[in-house]
Amino acid sequence: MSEKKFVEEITPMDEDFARWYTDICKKAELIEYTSVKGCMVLRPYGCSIWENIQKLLDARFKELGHENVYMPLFISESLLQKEKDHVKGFAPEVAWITHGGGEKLEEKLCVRPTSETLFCEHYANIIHSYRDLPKLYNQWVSVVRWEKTTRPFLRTREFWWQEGHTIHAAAEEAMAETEGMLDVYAKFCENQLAIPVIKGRKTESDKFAGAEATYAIEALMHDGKALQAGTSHYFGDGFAKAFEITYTNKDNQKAYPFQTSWGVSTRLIGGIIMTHGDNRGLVLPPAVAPIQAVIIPIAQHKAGVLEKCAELKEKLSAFRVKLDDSENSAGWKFSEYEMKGVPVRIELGPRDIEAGGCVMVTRHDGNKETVSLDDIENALERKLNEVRDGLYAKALANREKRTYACRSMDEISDCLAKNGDGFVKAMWCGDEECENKVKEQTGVSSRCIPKEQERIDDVCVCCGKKAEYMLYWGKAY
RNA sequence: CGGGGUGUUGCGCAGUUGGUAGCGCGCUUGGUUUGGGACCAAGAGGCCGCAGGUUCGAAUCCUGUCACUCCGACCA
Repeated sequence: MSEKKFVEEITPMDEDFARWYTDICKKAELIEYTSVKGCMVLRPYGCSIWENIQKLLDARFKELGHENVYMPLFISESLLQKEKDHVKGFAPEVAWITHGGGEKLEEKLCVRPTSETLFCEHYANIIHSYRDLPKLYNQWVSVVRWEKTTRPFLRTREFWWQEGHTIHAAAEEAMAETEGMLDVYAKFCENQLAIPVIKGRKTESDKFAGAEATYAIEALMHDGKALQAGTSHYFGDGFAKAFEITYTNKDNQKAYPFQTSWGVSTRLIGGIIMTHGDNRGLVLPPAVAPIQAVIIPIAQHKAGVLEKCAELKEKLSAFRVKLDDSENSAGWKFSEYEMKGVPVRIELGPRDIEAGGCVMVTRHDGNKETVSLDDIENALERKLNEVRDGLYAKALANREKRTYACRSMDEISDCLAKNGDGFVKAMWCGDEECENKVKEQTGVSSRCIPKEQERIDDVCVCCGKKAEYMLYWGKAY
């Protein structure tokens, strides 16, 4: 009984992981392609996952004092160019508007690839006194980056995200914001999405264009490749100086404020797919699943079955529950909702009604349990928690199995060749040249300098000089 | 951006030496079914990715172009 038998449309993941991934995106009705490269339609099921992510994060941001705003879609060329590192980083992948209403524009406009410049322009206008600080802003929008290679969710030319932009009087306060928001992301990934992440700082060569420091959370996918799941940047007062954002401090002196920005995107959905999915399809963490439990009537035309199912649905109104009373066979429905990753399936037929119970099946492990209808709410709550914990444990086990500590370049290459892709923990001297050499010779690039450091060795894995940091390395999406 | 592969009905595909398009699934209608993708019957659905060209005639040959996909390079 191979799994393939159940869902013939999905390529098995060990046969071709990339194809498995796109199969899931299409078959689970998350997205559809359009006639413009790299631009996808987020279909209702995929959109609903994103909305659930938004709801949870937005509430958390607001608890922490952030306010939402909307910045424009366009940035004038001169504004984009004000901070030189920033423009250097983004110019190559920017889409330009050259015409409007059939006439050539005097100054071309870029479609925002990120909105630091827009926030800076605005902050310069509204911040005058230390009393105006801090400003804790966020926006939920889409941005455009003209990528050459595109993949649904992981790298699209237009993608949806949130970008938080904050501005503070004190450097320490801005740094605390940067680290605090990274923590918000990490907890969200682990607790709600059941994706274990590594928190760390990016190396100099890998940090955000214009940032003083970039922090990121890195997750390991089922195939052993790393996915950057969220970032948080500390800008110091660099942007403030470039954009002339100044205020008068308590001592009646002109001062430059300190800034941060942080974001997560629809890429998180790609992370969910590649962390939890299996050969039967998608597996969704309950916190963001559009349907947390699906009720499937058995022999639904027999007297009383549909009525009992509707009653059950009513009883479970605290959860996102769907009753599928379509004419498809029960077996078809089982496969359909497995493919769509619904965490819990509830079967209810004449036999169950007679016994006063129903059958609950958890998607991630296929476990079946007969549950009394009297206690159904608690049972579902318990099951959903089980799914979250089970998913997290499975993902963590995969990451641990695929994390290797290495002391030499040869050991890295051998280890990856023998065990497959994964995270490599290795020491580094801090020199960019060594970072590049490791990538050239072993194929893994630096992912981050983890907050929790370990001493694998005393010397750099590349040059043999004194080691400064332990780095996580990996092949990245 | 370089190299390989693919575009034919909603999906998966076939289509020979150029002669005007077919199969399976799905869809619609009616009936029987329903504890792991049910069955019977009758239907509907296609400018063959797009634009040129060759030809009496092009899904098929030629040129260009767009999209998807894989491998690199680039990149949050």
